[in-house]
Amino acid sequence: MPVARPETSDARVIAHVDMDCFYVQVEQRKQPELRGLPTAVVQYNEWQGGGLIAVSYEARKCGVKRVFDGVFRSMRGDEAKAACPEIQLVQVPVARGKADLNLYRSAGSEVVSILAQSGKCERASIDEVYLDLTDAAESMLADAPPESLELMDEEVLKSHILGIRRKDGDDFEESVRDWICRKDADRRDKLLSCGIIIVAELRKQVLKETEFTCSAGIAHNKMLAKLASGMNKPAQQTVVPYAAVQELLSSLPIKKMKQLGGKLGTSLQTDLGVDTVGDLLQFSETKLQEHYGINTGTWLWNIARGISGEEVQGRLLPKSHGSGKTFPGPRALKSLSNVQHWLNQLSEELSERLSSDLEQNKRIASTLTLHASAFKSRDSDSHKKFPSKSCPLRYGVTKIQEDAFNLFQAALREYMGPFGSKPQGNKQETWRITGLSVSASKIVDIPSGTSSIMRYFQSQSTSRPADGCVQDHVVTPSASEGCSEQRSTETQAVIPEEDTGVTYTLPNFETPDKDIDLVSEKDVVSCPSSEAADVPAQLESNRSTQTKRTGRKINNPKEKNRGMPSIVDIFKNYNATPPSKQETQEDSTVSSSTSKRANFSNSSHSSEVKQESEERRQTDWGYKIGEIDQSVFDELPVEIQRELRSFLHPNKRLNTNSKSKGDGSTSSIARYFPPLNR
DNA sequence: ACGGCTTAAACC
DNA sequence: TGGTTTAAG
Repeated sequence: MPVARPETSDARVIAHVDMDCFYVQVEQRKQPELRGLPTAVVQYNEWQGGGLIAVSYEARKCGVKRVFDGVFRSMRGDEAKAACPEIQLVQVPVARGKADLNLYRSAGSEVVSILAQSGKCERASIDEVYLDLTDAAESMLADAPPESLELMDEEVLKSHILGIRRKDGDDFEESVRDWICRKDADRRDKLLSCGIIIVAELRKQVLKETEFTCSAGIAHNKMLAKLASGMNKPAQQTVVPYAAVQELLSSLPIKKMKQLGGKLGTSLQTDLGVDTVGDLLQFSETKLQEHYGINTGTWLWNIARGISGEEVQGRLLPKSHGSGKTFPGPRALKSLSNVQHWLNQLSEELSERLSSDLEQNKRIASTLTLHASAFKSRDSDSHKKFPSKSCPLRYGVTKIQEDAFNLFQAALREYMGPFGSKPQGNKQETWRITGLSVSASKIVDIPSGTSSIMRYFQSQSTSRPADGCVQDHVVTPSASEGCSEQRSTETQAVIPEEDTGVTYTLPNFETPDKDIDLVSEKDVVSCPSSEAADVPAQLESNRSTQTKRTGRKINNPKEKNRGMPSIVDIFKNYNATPPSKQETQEDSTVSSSTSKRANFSNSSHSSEVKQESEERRQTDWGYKIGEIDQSVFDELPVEIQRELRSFLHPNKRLNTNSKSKGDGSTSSIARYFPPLNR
């Protein structure tokens, strides 16, 4: 799984910043009276006080923990109360019947936008960030080296430096100061010293602007920085000088290393008798490769020596969005309509997050994926995997809901096998759904200056289904009556939280004729607004009962799974085009890319910095208009067709003028762009 | 048949 | 590719 990468050139300065019990801090900021009290965040309070997902350090002192007996089990709220009667339990917000993490996501974004200022920044998780501070450290070393410092910040002096030994009589901060100011230090150590100062400053800034404390690790690579950030928590920072690496790793339990906390780490223990990272040193690179393959073998050999060339990726935004829920034990879903109800909820949340992403970050997702977990109750092979399915993503809540449900049904048929749709004589369905999730991936930036394109997608996500557009073809009338799928978001769910034994008088998918109904009469031929692929058609392509499609988009029935080309594909290509060295681009392209920069920098409400976009090359799309399938263009509103054309052929831009060059962000076309929301 | 819910990434 | 698997917070 891990991949070995050669150690990069010179000594880098890498920091890993980790928020302290983040969810708790977010809740304490919202409710300041909770500050300083033992606090935990729980979700699903109804059963045994809910499961703990974050625990404050005060509560940890009372013995409230996430892990229990070394086994992977979290404490329940009730157990936490027992261990620490004073503990304050805060519930995770709930929306649409599921946990809603948006509060924590946006709090995480606040932190990222602060940390991204000083160097290359990678959002590693909702509450963790890697920073490459090499440039900043080198600058500091050149301009204002630590040895010249008169005053040293308190936060700097509280740093932990691995491997320094304090002389007798000295206090700790004194030895830290000495180490940082050491004149005869290694260049690597001097760079780390600069890193210490920079990170201390950043952490102070984070605290000031967000009220959140964090811990940090500073080292020469990501692996060591990550290791260090966890060594002194909360609200402290730890440095790993080069000279301290060996000793640190020699006694470190192998499972503490990132990537080795799972099966690979267990295999190292049981198969090779390796308990500490130091134990790994005895194995030759080839020996490790024999056991774990070329890549993993080399990777293991390297990390045993503290070598890791993994770079900090300049990525401030998530690469995918997902919304999921589990239905454990008796709550497993038994009916199609109940599944549809939950898919509708999940799709709603996903769509909402996609809209925010579009608005705040000008990004479009292009793939929708459905995951589910299931078991079969009566059948013997009850542990077959429920397959995942994906399709091109169409913007708009109801479209996502439809597509998700269709993906589910396709997967279900595969899961159940050929007899799935007609259980002989058995009225009871044999499947149970224990988990559902929908996710959106392959997210690409919208190219600069295409404000009308953005508005197009925005309108797609808000437009209601038109009359001529068959939206509800999937469920038979009686089914939609009985199930609680909501087309109007305000309608409250009819389906109870738990799938109690209540039987719905719904035609199930096992009913043969209805089943055919489910898939035959759909299709988007009459839906002009959808420029993305006819997803359901693709999914049905392996059905024997498949009926003829009439949409002109399906040109070649033979090519069964060839997705429709869509505008997102073009964006994808644009985003993937490698930088070109040529500087021969036309002025209009240059102007468009500068306009992009202006565009993003003044989108004040966006907390994320578009770092990647800044670095994107100023070249064209590497796409000729003739290479784009004509149908892509035909699907689009004519205004967008024109705008795209002007992108692909900047020279032939009809309305190129000084004005659009100057204010940049809106193309001339966008100005008389009509409302798309019919 | 799981702590729930998310994200990332490698592999085939 | 898409789909599966592993890992982590």
